[in-house]
Amino acid sequence: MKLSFESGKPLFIQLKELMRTDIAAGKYSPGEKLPGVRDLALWANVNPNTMQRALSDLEAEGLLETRGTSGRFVCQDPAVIDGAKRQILGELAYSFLLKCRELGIDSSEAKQIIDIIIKDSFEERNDTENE
Amino acid sequence: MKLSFESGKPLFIQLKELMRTDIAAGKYSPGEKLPGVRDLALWANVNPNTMQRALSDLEAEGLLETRGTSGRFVCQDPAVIDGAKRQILGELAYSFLLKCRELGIDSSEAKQIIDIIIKDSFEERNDTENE
DNA sequence: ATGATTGTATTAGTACAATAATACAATTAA
DNA sequence: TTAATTGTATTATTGTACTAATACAATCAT
Repeated sequence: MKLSFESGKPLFIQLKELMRTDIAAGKYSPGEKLPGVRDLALWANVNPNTMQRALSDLEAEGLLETRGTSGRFVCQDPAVIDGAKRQILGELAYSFLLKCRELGIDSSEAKQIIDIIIKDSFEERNDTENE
Repeated sequence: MKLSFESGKPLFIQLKELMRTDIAAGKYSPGEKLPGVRDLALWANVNPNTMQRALSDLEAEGLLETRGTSGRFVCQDPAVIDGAKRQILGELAYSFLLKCRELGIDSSEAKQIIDIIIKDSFEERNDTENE
C-alpha cells in the first residue's frame, strides 16, 4: 500500500478514491463494519486525521455511514454501491472520450485505442466478433 | 479560461495539462512561437511564475523549446506532437480499463460503457457495425 | 461503575503551492 | 548605442495540505 506524494493530488483525495474503489469493488461488503480510523490510518500509513477526512467525505457521498460510536459501516443498499461503481467508470470513460474530442479523434478511432490497450495490457483471449 | 481550485490538483499541473492538450490539439502549430510567459499568465489569470513552471515542465517533456531570449516555440517535429497526443489518450484509456479490472468489469463490458457514453454525450450518427 | 474502543474536535508546526515584486542577462529593433 | 522584449532567478509572504499530539463524548463489555 503506497500512496504517492508525486501524483499532484492531496493525500486525502487519493485515500478517498482508494477507499471508494475498494468499496465499489466489494472488498468491503454492503453493511459490513469498517476497521476503525486508527487501524485504517495505520494500514494506509497516514495520519488518522487524514484518513478521517477521506472517510467523512465518503460518508457525504452516501457510501459510508457512521452509527454512533459503534463504528463506521458500508452502506447497506447494494444499489448505492453499484451506482458508485457506474459513476467511477462513467467519469473515467467520459474524460477519455472528452479528451478524444478535444484532440480531434472521432469515436471509432477512440474505440480502436481502447481495443489496442486491451490487447496490449489486458491480455484476454476473447474471440469477440469485431475484426 | 477558468482553472479550478477545487480539482485537488496544483495550478501549475492543471496549466501544464491544459497547454499540453492545446499543443497536441494543434491550437499551436509545430514550430510556432508561443506568446510570452507574461502574456500567457495574464491570459490564464495566474502569476507569471506559475505559468513559467508549467512551461518549463513541458519543455522537459520535449513539447516546447526555448530559443535563447527570442521566445518559446512549439517543437518542430510533428511526430513528437503526435506522440504526445497518443500518450495523453493512452493514459486516459489505460486508467479507465485498469479501474474496470479493479471493479471486476471485463473488456466487453468496458466497451459497452464506452459505447453508451458515446451515444449519450457525444451524439454521432455513425451506423457502425457492432450490434 | 469501570475501562476500552468508537468517532470527532482542537491546536500547533512543517512543507509546499502560489502570489507578488523585482532584478538580471541576452536578444531584437530602432 | 539605446530601448524594449525575451526567459530566468530571487526573496518575501500568504494559504493550505498534512502531520502530530492530544482531548473529549458516547457506546459496549466486564
